[in-house]
Amino acid sequence: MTVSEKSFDTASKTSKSKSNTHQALEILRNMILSNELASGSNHLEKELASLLGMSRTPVREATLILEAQGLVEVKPRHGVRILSLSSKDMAEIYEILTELESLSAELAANKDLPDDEFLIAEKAIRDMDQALKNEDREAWAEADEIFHSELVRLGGNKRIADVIDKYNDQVRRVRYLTLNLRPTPTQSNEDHRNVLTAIREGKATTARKLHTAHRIQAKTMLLALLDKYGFHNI
Amino acid sequence: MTVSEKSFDTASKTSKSKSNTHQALEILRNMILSNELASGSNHLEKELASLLGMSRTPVREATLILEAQGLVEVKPRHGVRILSLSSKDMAEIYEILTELESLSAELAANKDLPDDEFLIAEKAIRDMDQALKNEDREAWAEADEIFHSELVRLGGNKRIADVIDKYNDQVRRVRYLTLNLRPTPTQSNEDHRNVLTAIREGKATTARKLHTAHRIQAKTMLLALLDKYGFHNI
DNA sequence: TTATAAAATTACGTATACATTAAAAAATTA
DNA sequence: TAATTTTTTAATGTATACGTAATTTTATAA
Repeated sequence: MTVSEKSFDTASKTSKSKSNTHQALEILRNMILSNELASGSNHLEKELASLLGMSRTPVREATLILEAQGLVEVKPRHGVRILSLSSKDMAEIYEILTELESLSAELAANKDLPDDEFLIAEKAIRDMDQALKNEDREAWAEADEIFHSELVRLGGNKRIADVIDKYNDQVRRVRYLTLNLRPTPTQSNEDHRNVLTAIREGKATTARKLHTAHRIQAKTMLLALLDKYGFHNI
Repeated sequence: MTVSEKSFDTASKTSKSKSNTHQALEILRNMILSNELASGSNHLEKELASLLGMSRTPVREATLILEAQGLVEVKPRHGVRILSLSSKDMAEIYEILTELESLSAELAANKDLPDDEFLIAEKAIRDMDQALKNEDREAWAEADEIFHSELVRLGGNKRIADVIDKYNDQVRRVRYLTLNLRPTPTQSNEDHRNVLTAIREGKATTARKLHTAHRIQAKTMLLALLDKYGFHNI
């Protein structure tokens, strides 16, 4: 590794230099999630290759992986299409997230976990409180995501985490867009606290029901917002 | 297209000629599900390329997609490893299948579906009865799979179907292996009938609970079999 | 022999060449 | 003009070449 490569590598992210394919995957994924590559837009392989400064081969491989992950659709001669989501798509995804997170809450409650397993979730709750006080919605959203992913981690099923990560990727854009349109998430903080308490107390059914209610509420709110602001494909 | 190519194409499957990448994907997937490519085995790109009669490029693309689908792991310089499953993996997967199929049963029950929507599921139930009489377990398994996928279809959430298809692919091998080791699935047929009745009558909670119980029973039985016969990685 | 170092091998990652064929543009005809 | 055909363009799918680096083999030293 040359010095310049090394410094670039350090500057970027991890210390191990990944293949161009995996770099392309990571960069494109980030550009999609941040809407730098707008949903609904099409991009030819050549365009992406020159954007990323590499040949078509690794770009092509990255787009095939992104397609398998549900973020794009590869349409020969029309380029790679960044997938957009309808309200129906959102509803489908939220149905899955609700179900698998709620199951995770139940599983976690049945485990009699030691106190130190809850540290991150508790911090996330505190951060959400603080973020509400500061009226900092980005900080709130970040802590909210940490709380939800902790819930899944505590459930202990890695594949549930995989599925949820995949669908969270697909809706992150939408969630971000509505972050400042939605009402203050005061109730959410209360909900989270109650779910975590139920888990700590081993009340599996309660934990599950509380979390399901929490998620259904979030879904209803989001779909109403999309409708209200006329976002039909996002 | 030459005459020989055309006849090969006709003989093979669909009439539209797919790309080599997608052919490779389909063939490799089938070879994995049927255990022709044994779980745990490793295969170099070159080997697969000559097996499939194409260059490394489309084979490589296919393996990257298979990796994203969770069937293989690409390990540079060690080849593509066909993933095997531990009991823990099986338990994780069954947890997801149980949850999402049960949710589908609930959703279907809430839909007040017309009678003709149940034709395929009903036929599957009859076929399972017949297969039991004939002591034909392969026929039973086929009808069983149709019933389960119908349940998900009736629920109406396409993404649930995607997730379930993905994990069914991963456990199909195991299910097939234990097909003739398990007790006669008499109770299963009864369970299916009850779930379908509950759905038709709009009893969502009942449908859900019945199906969950059915699935948990199947999971317990399968894990016990794996343990009894010493299948720790399959 | 066992451990280490040097050399050889080879699988992979990537760029590139090129045939194919869909799409677009131009030309022709009605 | 509108419809059809022909020509051109260019995006893709695939094979191949080749540098790189991991692995294996061989050689050397302890």
